[in-house]
Amino acid sequence: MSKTKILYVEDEPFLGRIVKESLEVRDFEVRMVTDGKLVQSVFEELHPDICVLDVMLPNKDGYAIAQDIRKLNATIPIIFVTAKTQTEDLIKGFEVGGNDYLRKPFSMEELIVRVNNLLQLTQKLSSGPKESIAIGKFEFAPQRYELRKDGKAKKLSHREAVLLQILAENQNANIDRKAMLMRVWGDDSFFNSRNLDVYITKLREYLREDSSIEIITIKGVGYHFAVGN
Amino acid sequence: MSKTKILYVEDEPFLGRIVKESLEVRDFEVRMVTDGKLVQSVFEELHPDICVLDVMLPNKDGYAIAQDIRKLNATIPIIFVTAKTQTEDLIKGFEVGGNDYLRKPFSMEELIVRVNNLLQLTQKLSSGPKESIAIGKFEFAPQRYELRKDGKAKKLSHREAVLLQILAENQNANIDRKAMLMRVWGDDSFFNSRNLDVYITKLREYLREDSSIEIITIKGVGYHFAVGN
DNA sequence: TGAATGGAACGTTAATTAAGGTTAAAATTT
DNA sequence: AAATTTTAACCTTAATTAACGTTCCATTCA
Repeated sequence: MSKTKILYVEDEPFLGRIVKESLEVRDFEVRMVTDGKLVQSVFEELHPDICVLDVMLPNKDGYAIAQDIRKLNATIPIIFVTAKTQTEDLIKGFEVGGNDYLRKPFSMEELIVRVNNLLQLTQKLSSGPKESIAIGKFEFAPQRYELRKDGKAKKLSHREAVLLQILAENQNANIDRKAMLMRVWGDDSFFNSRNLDVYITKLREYLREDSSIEIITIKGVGYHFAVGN
Repeated sequence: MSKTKILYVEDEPFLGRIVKESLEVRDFEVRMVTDGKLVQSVFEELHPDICVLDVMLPNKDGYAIAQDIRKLNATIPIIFVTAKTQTEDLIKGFEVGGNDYLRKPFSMEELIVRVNNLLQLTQKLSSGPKESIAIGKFEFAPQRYELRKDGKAKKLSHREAVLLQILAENQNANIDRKAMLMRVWGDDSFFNSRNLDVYITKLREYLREDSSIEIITIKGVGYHFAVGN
């Protein structure tokens, strides 16, 4: 199995290096980003398993970054690491979608323990190995572009598969339309926006067999992939 | 919907009472246990949704209690609350199956935020039957944007659904108009205020089938969602 | 005191605008 | 050629804006 990937956003180079190296010693793959503006693109390229965010950054603060990340992925664990000790700051951290909040100075041991704890908590929900994702009565193998049900397998095209993966990763959560466009087509022009419509129609068609699944439109926002049981 | 149940183990009566009451104010159902030996039986009787454990207790310490609980339930969230500030103590807390560790003195706000965070994290993983809220003779499935009655389902739009959820969460209580505007539209400008009127009208229309339900205007304040039975 | 009056707050309905859905054909790619 | 992707035309629905109606309350003045 490949290493667990951590996206680490920190502008302080000295601290950043220590933390990065300490995590790497524990066999994590760490990608450190110092500029908040770059986080989105790195996130999309890396597909990390967990994010560790410093709050106070020059351009874009950690809270804003967390909100951006949440639009791309509703479930990935986010830990804030910050010198801000006020309870209000902590509350804000959880409000914007954070899952833990660690005050500086912290011990590396504590960070590692908390990272592992969150990974464990969320691993159970992400149904473990990403080989195949459960979608209601379907099973989706993203790397094979295959949607299975009752033994029958349907091959998906590239765009279909990427789009379905985004939905599958964010079951029962709101997904930002722009984020979807960016991830599938790389930009959100008018034509690609129509294009997204086309592919949503196709996926609805494929998923129609299971009535407990529904791609709900949220006008002006995006979609909500409702999956019952 | 029934309240979220917290099993709270604490031997210090003064602190215990404050914490218990603060949690109860937030609408949690709290069962406080002072003797570690009693935890198992209370746990089995109560079936709590989350456990908050003090570590230092006279007979049996919090770590041992956590291990007992883990034998009964592998996934229920456990938060330690303790005066022990050493990293080793924290590590031990996670080792025995804890999911968060809060050092005393802590703010109630922080405890509540962390409790809610864990509940949310584990709710997703247990993927349990996503709630549906009863509204008189209707049943409302917020995540499906669906309002059901006698088998018939009516699809709601995003705004309609969010608004109805606010009402449903506050049945038979006064709801502040401004708060509703902020939650649905994010601001309370004049136009959105007219907008709220429009959507209230729509919901009244949908809910007309059940005459025991009424959205009552409280001028200058907001609404009162009266639901009989 | 109490009926008239005016205005603020909310309700209703309809029109408009914006967003998205569907389908099919054209253009690519394989 | 077959499959996939993009473009395009047309359709449907949600959300907003607008116009006008109603209710309630406060103030005034007979």
